[in-house]
Amino acid sequence: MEMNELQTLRHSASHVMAQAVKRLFPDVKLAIGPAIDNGFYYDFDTEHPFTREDLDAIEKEMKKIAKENLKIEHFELPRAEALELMKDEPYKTELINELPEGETISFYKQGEFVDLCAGPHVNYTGKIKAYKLLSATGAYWRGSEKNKMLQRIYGTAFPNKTELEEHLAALEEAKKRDHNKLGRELELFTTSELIGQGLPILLPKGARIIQTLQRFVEDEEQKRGWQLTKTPLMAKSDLYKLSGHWDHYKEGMFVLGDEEKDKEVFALRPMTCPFQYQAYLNRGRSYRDLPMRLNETSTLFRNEASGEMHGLIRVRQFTISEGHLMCTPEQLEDEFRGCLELAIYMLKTLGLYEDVSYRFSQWDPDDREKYIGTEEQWNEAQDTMKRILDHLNIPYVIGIGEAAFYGPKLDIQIKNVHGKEDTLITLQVDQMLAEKFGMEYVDKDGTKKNPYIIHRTSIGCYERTLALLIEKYAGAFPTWLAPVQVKLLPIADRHADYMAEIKRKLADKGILRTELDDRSEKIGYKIREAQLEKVPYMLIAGDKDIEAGVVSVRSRKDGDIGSMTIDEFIEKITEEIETKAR
RNA sequence: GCUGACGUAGCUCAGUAGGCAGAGCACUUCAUUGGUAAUGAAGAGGUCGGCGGUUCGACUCCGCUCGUUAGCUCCA
Repeated sequence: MEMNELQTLRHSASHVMAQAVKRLFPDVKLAIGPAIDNGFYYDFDTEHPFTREDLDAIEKEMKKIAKENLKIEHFELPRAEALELMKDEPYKTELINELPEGETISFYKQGEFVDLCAGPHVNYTGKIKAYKLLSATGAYWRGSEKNKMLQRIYGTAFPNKTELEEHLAALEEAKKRDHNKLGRELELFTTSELIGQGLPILLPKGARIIQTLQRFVEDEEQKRGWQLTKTPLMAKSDLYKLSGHWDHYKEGMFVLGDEEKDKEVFALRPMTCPFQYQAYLNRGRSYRDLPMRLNETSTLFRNEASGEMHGLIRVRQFTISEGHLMCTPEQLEDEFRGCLELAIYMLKTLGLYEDVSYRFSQWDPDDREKYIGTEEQWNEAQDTMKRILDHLNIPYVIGIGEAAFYGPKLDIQIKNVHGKEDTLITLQVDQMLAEKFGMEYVDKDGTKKNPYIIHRTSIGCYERTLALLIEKYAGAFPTWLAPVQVKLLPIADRHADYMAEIKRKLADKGILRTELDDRSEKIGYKIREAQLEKVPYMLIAGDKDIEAGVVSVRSRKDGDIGSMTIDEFIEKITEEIETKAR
């Protein structure tokens, strides 16, 4: 089925649902009900929050409506008649009043149910056969928290039962890959009510993965001419007042102290930019110093609203591969390309490259308080960035209102296992903060100029990246990333010494992430546990192996792959680690 | 922050006309020394998220609070 046919089907399903809701709960007022990526929803204004039992009842009523096989008819009305028809529907009335003069006002009708709607729709309600109502949640009218919260019902629909079943099965399958579930099961992280919301505790295995990533990133950045800084995690409010954070980002910051009482108020840093600018400002700079590339493995603190936190994906404290690059206008495009190439190299190495999309995040000129700078500055910054992106042939979508308060961004977006999109990596061209901070360089002709600044991450924030990797690999990490790469399993107690020796040999060759399971358990039991822990390799040895001077190798992926000498195994796994094979 | 749902042993979950808290796995001990996904037995483990209220009596009902979660809003 064509995508737009499916959209039509789902849109009609949302009407059938609304009709069912109206039959069961005649007092509800209708808001809007579009088709979305994987289904549809409809927003209702009612004092009654829908329960799962309500959804089941609504599904049953939908079945009746489908059985009645009502004809779905289109008609149009002049404004006055349209308003009369919808006089009991305040949200529809609001929508009609906003349609431009002279616009035809379009309706769809099925049986007793009439809805203001541009369509299109399927021709009979009988076409709505395979559907499922998934959840009921709150949602603000027109997406603004200033407006009333409505009750939204999400559902999905397909042309036939088989496709619906497949989709529902895929949703179940996705739950198993959820990083929040797997990450806790595999003991990568945990949380504590005493520590607080959005403050995950990385356990040894999770910390090991992040350490591996961090070493990889810092080494690669060094190779590409980046210089490491280590700047403070907090600063006086003065710094943030100058940067604009105090006026535009204050509710996102943890402020230490009381402005009324204390002489000095500090805040934990939500971004590294103003700190690294102080490094630039250490002395006078010349064009000969540029480009200056400063990177930092940077722990940040953001006071996210309490409802926003989610596993490792949205947290209040996180560590990001952040960096700022100061350069001349002539260098800007090459340097931007360099930053992007680094990010892409990281994504490809991690195996996430196929899963990302690009968003050119621009300001919203109708929401001026959110941003620093003038309209001219914004237009110039966005034009510069657009020129670069177009020149590099980056296939982006535009996100209005998604810019940072100080400038436009190229966001590299990724969807988690539930289809929810987040920013993994961001690159920004900034023309405003250099001026604010008095950052200058002396050009060839002796005049002082503000550098361009590129803000960028190369792998994004480690916690979020780890979350996406857990979901990508369902916890079965490539060997180079695996927190435990080899598990050593002696068959009986008397084989443990031999295994301990093997462990030392591995360590001598730099294979340090190994574990010896010398419990007095049967081999099948140890294998089962190692397999459930998703360890890439198990080395097994008993009398036969010791006599032959070998180990039996079992791979997580292929099972028993026979025996080899330890040197042969070291060669095999070392190559796998060095090439970062997936 | 807003609207819902949820919170019982380390984990996954049972436990409603308010009346002494349960299972499996994990853990500890003992026996078993076993060759590619679970050896057997015994034991220990819980202020039923926290605080208040109603009640002779609260895991159970009510309020507040903390946390998790589906979304909205916000965002790396």
